[in-house]
Amino acid sequence: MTEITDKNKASSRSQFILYWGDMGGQWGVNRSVAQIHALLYLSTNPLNAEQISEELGIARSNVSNSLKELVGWKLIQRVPVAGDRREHFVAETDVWEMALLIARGRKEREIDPAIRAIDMCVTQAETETGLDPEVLGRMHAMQDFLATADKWSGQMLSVPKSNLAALMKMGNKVLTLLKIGGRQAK
Amino acid sequence: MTEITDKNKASSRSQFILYWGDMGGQWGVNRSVAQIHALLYLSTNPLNAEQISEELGIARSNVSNSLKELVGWKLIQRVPVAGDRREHFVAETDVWEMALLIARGRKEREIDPAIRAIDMCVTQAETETGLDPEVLGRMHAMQDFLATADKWSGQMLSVPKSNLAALMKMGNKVLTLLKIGGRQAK
DNA sequence: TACTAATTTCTCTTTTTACAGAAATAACGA
DNA sequence: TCGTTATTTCTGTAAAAAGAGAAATTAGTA
Repeated sequence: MTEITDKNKASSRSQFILYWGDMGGQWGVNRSVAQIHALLYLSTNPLNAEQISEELGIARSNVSNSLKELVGWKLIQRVPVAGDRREHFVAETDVWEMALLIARGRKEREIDPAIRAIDMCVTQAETETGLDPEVLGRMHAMQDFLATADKWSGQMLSVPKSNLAALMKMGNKVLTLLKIGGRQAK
Repeated sequence: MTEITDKNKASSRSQFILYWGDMGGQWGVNRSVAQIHALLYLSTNPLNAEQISEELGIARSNVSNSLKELVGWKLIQRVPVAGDRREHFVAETDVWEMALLIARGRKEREIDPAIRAIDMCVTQAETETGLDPEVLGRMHAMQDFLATADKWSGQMLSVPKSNLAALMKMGNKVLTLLKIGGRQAK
């Protein structure tokens, strides 16, 4: 709890939490989850569920479920606090690590099921009589693409984060360096 | 409309539409939108709103709104059909182009607003007295990361799709080629 | 083993989103 | 200009999701 700043004016800290929570909606996680994550990200010490519940004004049960979800994403961790038997939590604070965790979660939730679904379709389509070859071709194109994207993302996500950071900071220079052409860095 | 396959058994085509629609939920677009997209993706000829409405059994108005959203993503296009004044639509069928369009849309909807929000927070935080320097540091770290990700994605999205495809098919070989180290292709 | 504190699960309410049908508007042809 | 057909906007309803509070379970302590 900050002491110096006046309580009436919204602090940048609470602004951050508010914005982050709002953003969560766009990102596919609910507001509570995103807000709790933001709060923990900006906390320099571990917090327990009740502190979170009070600070954000959301129900204790809701906090419990949201914490579970965040632990599932590995964006936060349980930590023991000496002389306190309640569970405390801290957030991953390395932004690159965070990005990797989110990307992994999204791959599991978005790409992997899509691949399973399309594989089933294509399997059936291949046994089907009277199916327009063009339609089968399009299904295959989608299947190939998803397989490529899956393999690529799997590889990228197993790369140490420092290397990924280096790669991203290079930007499209990689293309010219690799001589796979395209326009110059704009 | 296919003639040979029996109508009772679910065709792979309708399976595909069903799965795709379901997936849409995970992806942040609603089921109708995703189903219409799937239908058009598998169509070899342009379809009008009423045909879509009938085939998928969703309300005409719903189709109208969904088509508008898909046009907004540029995943489908209006095309004129000779001798028919109704609007007809075709989908982008190049899967790489599709991926680029979706990535662009997501960047606009997810990254760009996040950047605007965090910039506002950091601006305020810098003028704020009594803010823990560590907290300010974390906000800055997030801001930096988002800026880097934004710049990188902007560059990648302006690269011709054939180059992107080449890059992805290389996978993590790029890292060793660029001598930015890390483990070998696993 | 009983008591207390912490956490999770369950159920109900509120809010949001998706969707259908009706009404209104716009586009085109006679 | 009028009539017809296509399209969009509006409004109400149904379904889904989020969230709060109570109840139940679990874990730790005396």
